[in-house]
Amino acid sequence: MNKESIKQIPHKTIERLSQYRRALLLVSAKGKTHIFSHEIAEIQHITAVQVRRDLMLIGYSGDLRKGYKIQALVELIGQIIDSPSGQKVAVFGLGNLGMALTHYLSGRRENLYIVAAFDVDEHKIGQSFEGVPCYGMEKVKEIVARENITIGIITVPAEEAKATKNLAIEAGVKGILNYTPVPMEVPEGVFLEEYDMITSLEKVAFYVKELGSSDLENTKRTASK
Amino acid sequence: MNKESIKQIPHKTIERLSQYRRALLLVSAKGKTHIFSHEIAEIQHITAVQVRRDLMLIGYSGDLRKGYKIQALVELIGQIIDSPSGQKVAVFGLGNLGMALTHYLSGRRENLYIVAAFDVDEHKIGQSFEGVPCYGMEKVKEIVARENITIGIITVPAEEAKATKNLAIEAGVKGILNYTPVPMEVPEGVFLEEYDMITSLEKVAFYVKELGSSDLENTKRTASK
DNA sequence: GGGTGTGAAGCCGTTCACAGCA
DNA sequence: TGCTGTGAACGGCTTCACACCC
Repeated sequence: MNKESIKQIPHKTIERLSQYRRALLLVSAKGKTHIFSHEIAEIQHITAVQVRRDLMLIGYSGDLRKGYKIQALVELIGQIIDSPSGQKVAVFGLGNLGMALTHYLSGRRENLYIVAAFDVDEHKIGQSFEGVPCYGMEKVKEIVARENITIGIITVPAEEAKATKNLAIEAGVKGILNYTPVPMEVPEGVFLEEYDMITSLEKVAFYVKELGSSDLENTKRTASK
Repeated sequence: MNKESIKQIPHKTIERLSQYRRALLLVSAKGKTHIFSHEIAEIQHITAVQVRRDLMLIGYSGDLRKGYKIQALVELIGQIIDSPSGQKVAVFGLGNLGMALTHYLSGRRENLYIVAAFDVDEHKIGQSFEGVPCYGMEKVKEIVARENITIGIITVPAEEAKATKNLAIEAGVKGILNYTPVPMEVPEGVFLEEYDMITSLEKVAFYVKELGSSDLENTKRTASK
């Protein structure tokens, strides 16, 4: 599992590794030390082959008798997806969604720290939420640089989306998680991940309609992409 | 564009149609009546071929001179993805995320109506948020049936995820949007869409790390999937 | 027998390349 | 010339099928 081969890991596998790890930590907490591919598969509602494929890609070998060693696997996944020193995250836009994310993510992930939030609301600026201080937008450059923030989660209103993204990137952010319905573009060297809740909801609505009007088999989609 | 051919439309295309429609409504509001595939592509940051493919799949033909007629295209997309009489949605779990979604979605989409929220918090039950009444969990069956709710958005804590999903489906919900980190399984005839924010964030973190340690070109991923 | 590991095949969605048209 | 529409090639991911091993 050298530098080069890590880069070859498909996006989808990276996503599943993140999920495997959390699942493994849960079963590990119950005292289990080993696990079979089909057990992981069952938890994730995917196939055992898929699990073995993913583990093959990260170069982990299981034991034929007992399956995979949970502890070692968790550590290996960590070596692949975590940064050794962790990464800092800022939330841009402390509306309901920004607040939800702050609440949901802060203090939970070992290696990802939400260290700042930015908003335009005078009532929020200067306050702390879940231990995360909120600053005005004019402080972005200063705080991002000082804290060495590498990831920005954007939850501002659509009208502000593009400007906020530009501000974040100019300040030095290298990864953008865009929860705005506005499609973005980023310069080379910056990673962009987008998720649009309205699209998801409309998609569910579409398939509910279609399922209702026929005997089309059920389908499962997991997103994150 | 008959019944059967609609079902063949790929998931990804359905997602993009939802996005095209919103983009088209925006440019339409500016007085534009026609649009070229490359213009749509530019807004969405995708390729013009992709746009034409999607429109080909829904059987819409443009004009070689002027491109696509915006009004007609919006209507066609509506015919495909909307239910004629609309669909009703309930939010399960009125925490920050549930509140954000309620706020974000209520009254916005023409054909999707958030008509109820469910929570266990005594302080929220009986209240209305954004005009959406909040009920206790024991009312799920009654309200879903009475209001004919077909879609459930699940934002409860992980521990409650599975039970809430089962409750919703037993009550008659036909589509689940799962924002819980717990992978779900649904019976045939129910559509499931899942999105896990932690996975997305860890994925961004991973690629930021990788980009930082090399000259790997930037990548764009859009999710909903 | 019941696991793992993996080449090969299959599937799905995107992109290429180009024909056709005003 | 500049656009649309589309067969064909391509690429990425998943699944099949099976070798191998305790």
